[in-house]
Amino acid sequence: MAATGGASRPATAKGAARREAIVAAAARLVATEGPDGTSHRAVAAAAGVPLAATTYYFRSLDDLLVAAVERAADDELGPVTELVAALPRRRTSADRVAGIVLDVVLGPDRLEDADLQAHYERFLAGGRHPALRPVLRQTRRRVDALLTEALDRCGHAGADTAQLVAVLDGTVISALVEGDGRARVRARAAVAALLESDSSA
Amino acid sequence: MAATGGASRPATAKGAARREAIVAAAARLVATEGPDGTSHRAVAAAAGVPLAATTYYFRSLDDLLVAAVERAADDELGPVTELVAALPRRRTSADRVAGIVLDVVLGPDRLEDADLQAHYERFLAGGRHPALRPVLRQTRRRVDALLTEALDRCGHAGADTAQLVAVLDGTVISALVEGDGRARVRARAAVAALLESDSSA
DNA sequence: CAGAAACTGGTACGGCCGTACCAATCGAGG
DNA sequence: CCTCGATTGGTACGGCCGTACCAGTTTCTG
Repeated sequence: MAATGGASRPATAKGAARREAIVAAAARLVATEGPDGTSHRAVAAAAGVPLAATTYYFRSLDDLLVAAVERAADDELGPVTELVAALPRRRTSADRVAGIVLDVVLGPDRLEDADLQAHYERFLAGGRHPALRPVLRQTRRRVDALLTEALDRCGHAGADTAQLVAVLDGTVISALVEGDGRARVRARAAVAALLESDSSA
Repeated sequence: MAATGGASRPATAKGAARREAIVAAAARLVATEGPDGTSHRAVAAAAGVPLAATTYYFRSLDDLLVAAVERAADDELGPVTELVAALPRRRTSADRVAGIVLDVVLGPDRLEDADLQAHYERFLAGGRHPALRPVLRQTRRRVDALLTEALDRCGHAGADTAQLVAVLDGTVISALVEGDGRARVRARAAVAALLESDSSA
């Protein structure tokens, strides 16, 4: 067994690469299909490895899921970090800032309702898979820090990021029920409205 | 077959009672376990009927799920309607109003994180089960109307109910990730804060 | 009192699931 | 080279799932 002590860390370069491929495929699945669609067999098929490889490198599906969510967060936060770092330091209109807030919290590429659906299923999954909670919490904090930095650069320092994120999340979830594909648009409007009412206060 | 034309309406009193029992059990399951935990077998066991009864009265699991979500909404909105109707018509402090908002939107009895988890899984389920969307939309609208009425009675007429609900939903979802059982408390604080900033504007 | 329709309940099929098992293969250290 | 641990991949088990089937029973109707 490669797994000394119970975990499953690869001991060879090839093994590491394979584990890598599995995690990457799982992260892709989590991001597109949600955690419920992320099964051993689905991951194995997506990664192009036999079923047994997924149980060889991860003690359980929960372990695999944790690695996948961790990876999905990294995959998404990398570009966002660059995006924030590239933000010019100048006062920006509420409407434009709203777009930036969406890019930071949701990622710039999550445009379709289906993508947003998977995004929020991931959060809710914390309830059924407690092992996911630490990484979800951590991700939340990283996003919050990024958002604070972004708002600071746009001349909105001191904004209540928790409230901003809450309005965004809540609006998306309501919009997903409508099912008209306008979730992101609605969320942007809601964030812009909140930003404007804040700056007028 | 009882189902003339394809649907499955009972033709006898006993049949109606049985269908009733199934819907009631399914609604209970949806409210406590979430839609994913609501299977034919789980419902049959909870209702104390054989498995086949669930497929006899409902063409598919989706049909059963729709009936269950509809029923769950009715079960919850009834008490809330009475609660709102009993609200005295007088200006009320933001903090107290926040508690009322939570009672209306979440229901007065959904106190534990697990209950809230199931509540939001129900909304997200609309994405995977499009048949649920109409009833979810309808429920959303009923809650919004109730909330408008409640706020009016408390001297907060004209409040942005959509924004209020969004902050509430978003806060609960973030809090569920924390997993410390304080979701409802946090949401109440967030709603109170928003109400206060609104009235000061 | 038939006969038909509604209902009952046990059973089964095919599918996907997580996980376990194990013989075969590979690759580096002796 | 040879050995041994790492890795591979095919297979299987038991479980839950949605759904279908059907012989038997009840209940309504003419």
